[in-house]
Amino acid sequence: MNTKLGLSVNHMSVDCVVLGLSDSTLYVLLIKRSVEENGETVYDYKLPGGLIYTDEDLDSAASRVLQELTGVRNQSMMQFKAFGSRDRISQRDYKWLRETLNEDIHSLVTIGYVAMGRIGRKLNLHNAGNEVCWMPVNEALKMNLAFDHNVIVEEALKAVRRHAEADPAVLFTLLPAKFTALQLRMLYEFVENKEIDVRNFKKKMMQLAYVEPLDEYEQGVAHRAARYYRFDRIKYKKSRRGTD
Amino acid sequence: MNTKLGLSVNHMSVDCVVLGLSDSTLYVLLIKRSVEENGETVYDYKLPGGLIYTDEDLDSAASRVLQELTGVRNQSMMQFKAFGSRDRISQRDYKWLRETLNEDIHSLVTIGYVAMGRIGRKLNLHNAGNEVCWMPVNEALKMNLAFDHNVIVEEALKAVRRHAEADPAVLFTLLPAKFTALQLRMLYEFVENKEIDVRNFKKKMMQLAYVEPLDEYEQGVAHRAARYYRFDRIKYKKSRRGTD
DNA sequence: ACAAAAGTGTTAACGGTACACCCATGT
DNA sequence: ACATGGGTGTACCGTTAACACTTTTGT
Repeated sequence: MNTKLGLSVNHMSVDCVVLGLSDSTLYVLLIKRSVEENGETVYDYKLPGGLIYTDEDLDSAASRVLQELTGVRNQSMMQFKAFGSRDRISQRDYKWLRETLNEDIHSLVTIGYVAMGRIGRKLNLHNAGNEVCWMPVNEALKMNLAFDHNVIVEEALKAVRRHAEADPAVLFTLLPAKFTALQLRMLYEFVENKEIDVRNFKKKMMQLAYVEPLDEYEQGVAHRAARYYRFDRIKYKKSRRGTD
Repeated sequence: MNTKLGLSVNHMSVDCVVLGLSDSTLYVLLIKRSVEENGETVYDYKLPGGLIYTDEDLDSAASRVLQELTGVRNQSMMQFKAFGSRDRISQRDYKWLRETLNEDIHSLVTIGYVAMGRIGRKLNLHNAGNEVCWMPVNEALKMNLAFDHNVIVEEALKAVRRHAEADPAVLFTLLPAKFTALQLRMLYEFVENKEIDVRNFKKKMMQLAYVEPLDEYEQGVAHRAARYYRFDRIKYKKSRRGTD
């Protein structure tokens, strides 16, 4: 065990990648950040994240931070990766940390958490002068997000893909309680990153006992109304005894 | 962003789960730890791990720690999960930390790394009074390892299983350069956690261009000699263009 | 000769994929 | 009537799973 004392103290944070689906595009929850630079105020975006307290569970820290920043409560989240490259903090980020925390941070390791949300839910859209917003994931990845948050979002998507293959239940947490076959298919297309044939998809979906067709249909749409389905969590769990 | 200053400083460590295969059982690299308790010296085992320096890459820290403790160099490792439950440190662990580091540690978040090794390689079997040894994973999991290292080993195994499904190359790093069909099958049986039919396995293996039969056979065995195969990394990479 | 493990093919079931037309509804 | 998206079945193919006997070698 190395004993260079004092060298091993780090600041740690959690960052939350909250995903939501709307109109078959995937959104991520971001916070607008303002930074003074060369006398001008410029804006960019960051993931909701914050420092971890000493003696705080990682998982609790993630829920707490998300709730403080966005108002989202009781969101179940999954830890997916730690990020600790030395170059993950730019000059702009250092400056922002100093101003926000009144403290000099030398090193900041962050633990990434990912969550699936429903876009409909209420958010505290303004928090401590910061603006909380949903942004399509594709757009977000084209911008320069704060810190290494581009990398974090990309890794989060990979983690969701991996995880959804093994345990599709996570996907249903993105959907409203009643959803159409189209919505579900779009989700699967995103996860598998390819187009899925409508009929084959229907066939597979129908043999999943836990996707239950309802006797309700869309209303007021300019075409044949689509049927609604619901996710039966009980049947899902039964169908997975002995997995893992 | 929460601003309770000073609360957010944590100690951070890495722990390395190094796996090795021998005689078709899987081993894990452990360090014997001695603790004074009620006037007696008792022993238990821990994973090779150590504190991370400020400003050190997580990945570099993992390699450094492993090398310092076991002499294993240039081992490629994969980060798989962070562990930060409050109860991961027992009284015995607190005491051991104090004695080993001459420092009071209140909270210690660790980042888990997993690596596949070959059991044959040389180890510094004695390091700073600690004994380094290979222990069958099953045995290790039956003991009470230090900290939450039982959990960490279990999660490492899960990570390897997940990862090997997507990218079987990791499995070959466990095997010697020349291996028999039996050895490879045992590995797959471990990963898939079930028995695999010999003939079906052979068939599948033969259609993997990157598993190359050699014209060498076992010698001096008390039965028909098994053929050796080798893993062709070049062909493997070719076969995976466009994956991920 | 016998014990121990290696090596080797065929068949049946299943799951995945490809593919095209009619239906319901609002404008 | 027309535009828009919803809903449905069949045939082929490749993959997986089940299954048993002969060969080689050392003792």
